[in-house]
Amino acid sequence: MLLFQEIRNYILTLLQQDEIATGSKLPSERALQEHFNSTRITVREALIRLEAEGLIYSQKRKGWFVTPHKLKWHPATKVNFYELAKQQGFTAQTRLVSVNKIDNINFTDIFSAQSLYHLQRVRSLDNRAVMFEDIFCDAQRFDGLNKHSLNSSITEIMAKQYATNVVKEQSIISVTVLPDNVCEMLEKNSGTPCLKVVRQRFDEQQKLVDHNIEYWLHNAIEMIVEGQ
Amino acid sequence: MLLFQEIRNYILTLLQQDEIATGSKLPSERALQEHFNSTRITVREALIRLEAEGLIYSQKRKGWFVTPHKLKWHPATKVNFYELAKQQGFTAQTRLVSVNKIDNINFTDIFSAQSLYHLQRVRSLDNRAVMFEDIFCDAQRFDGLNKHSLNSSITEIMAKQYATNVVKEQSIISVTVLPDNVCEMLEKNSGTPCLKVVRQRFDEQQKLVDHNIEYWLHNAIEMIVEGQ
DNA sequence: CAGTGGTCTAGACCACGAT
DNA sequence: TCGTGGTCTAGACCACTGG
Repeated sequence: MLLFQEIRNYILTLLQQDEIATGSKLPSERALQEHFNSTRITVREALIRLEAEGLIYSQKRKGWFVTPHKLKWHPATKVNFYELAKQQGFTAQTRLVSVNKIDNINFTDIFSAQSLYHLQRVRSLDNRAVMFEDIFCDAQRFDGLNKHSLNSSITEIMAKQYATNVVKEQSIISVTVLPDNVCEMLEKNSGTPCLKVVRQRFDEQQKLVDHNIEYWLHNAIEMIVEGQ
Repeated sequence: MLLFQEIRNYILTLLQQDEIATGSKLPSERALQEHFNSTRITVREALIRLEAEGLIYSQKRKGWFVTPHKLKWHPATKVNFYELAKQQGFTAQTRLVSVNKIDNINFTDIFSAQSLYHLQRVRSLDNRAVMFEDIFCDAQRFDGLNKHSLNSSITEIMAKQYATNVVKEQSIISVTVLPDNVCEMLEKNSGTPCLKVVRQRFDEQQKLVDHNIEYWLHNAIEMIVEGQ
């Protein structure tokens, strides 16, 4: 058995024997190195592997921690993030990072709008930042959106304040790593794997309501898709 | 800028300038090391990063290659793998690895069956193995399944030979790494990231038809989910 | 057989976090 | 200030691939 695999298995038994509670810190890299009479490179090999498996995660320069349960998420249904989190025993938070009005240059092919609102938000579960999103929508159509409280459901604001109902959506889901600016927001190391979701939502007239890009930590989420 | 980031960017420009065709080999690690007057560890840091981003992939002891286009896949619709691949310009293959009749011990909670068929298959796009799947179904219900050609659509065989139609399905999708036995099948290194899909399909009587576990190379697939 | 990738050692320096 | 994680050097051995 390879050395880094042995170290991986050793840490795994620590997790399984509940010697390290969910969310708490692993022994330091140098402590593990000493325990196995090895080097930090090899220890990190094992840690990075466990991170890829989704069992542990690192927080920039703070250490390695045990991954909490994953949020089960249904991308194809109109679910409220808070509702969903609550049902599964999490406390959810949303933090608005920025709101800007921008010229529509990037999405001219899909938005006919002249200018767009661009929101950035971070979502957390039990105070752990797990998702970053960019939201784009027509600034004329949703004029004054920036005056509403954007820390909760945008869908609700669009429905109640702008009589806009989403009736259809399409999500494109892929696996990649967090862009560096997102890493900073989520306090993650550059290179952290993630699930990228590009979602477009449409109203009754088949008109594009918003265009969102979500980056989910890969070990914080599990998607459930029902078909037929 | 960090050294491994510079190496990453350098390789990226090679890809973007089409100096390396899709599917072909990158310069060797030692060549890159020399080019940057660095060490293999640092070069591998850059390569592993690009792999996590989905832009390149490694084949065990053969080298690093440029990732082809991703297959766009709709997990919530009854699509035929071959059809889908063909539409997108790929040639698809399916290889049956094994068929076994086993006692139902692992799935007693979901299958009422005494014994199960267990199939293992590998699916490829343009001769690149991109997916491994375990399929479980009731051995009494599909008695003699092993006598059919299992290199094509199981759904079709169930419909035509056993009058069984799938009307509902649920998929649970998560990001993890390939189990080691799957790595061997797909000729990948241990630790390769993947998309894991656990799918259950049901007939008109809401009875479970089959239970599948699919492992997709994360850089070979992009999922599209439509909602509402 | 030469060259490659996979694994590993034994150090080092720095920026940042905790205290 | 001390310990931590993030990055990096300069080697090494082995198993395997491809010619």
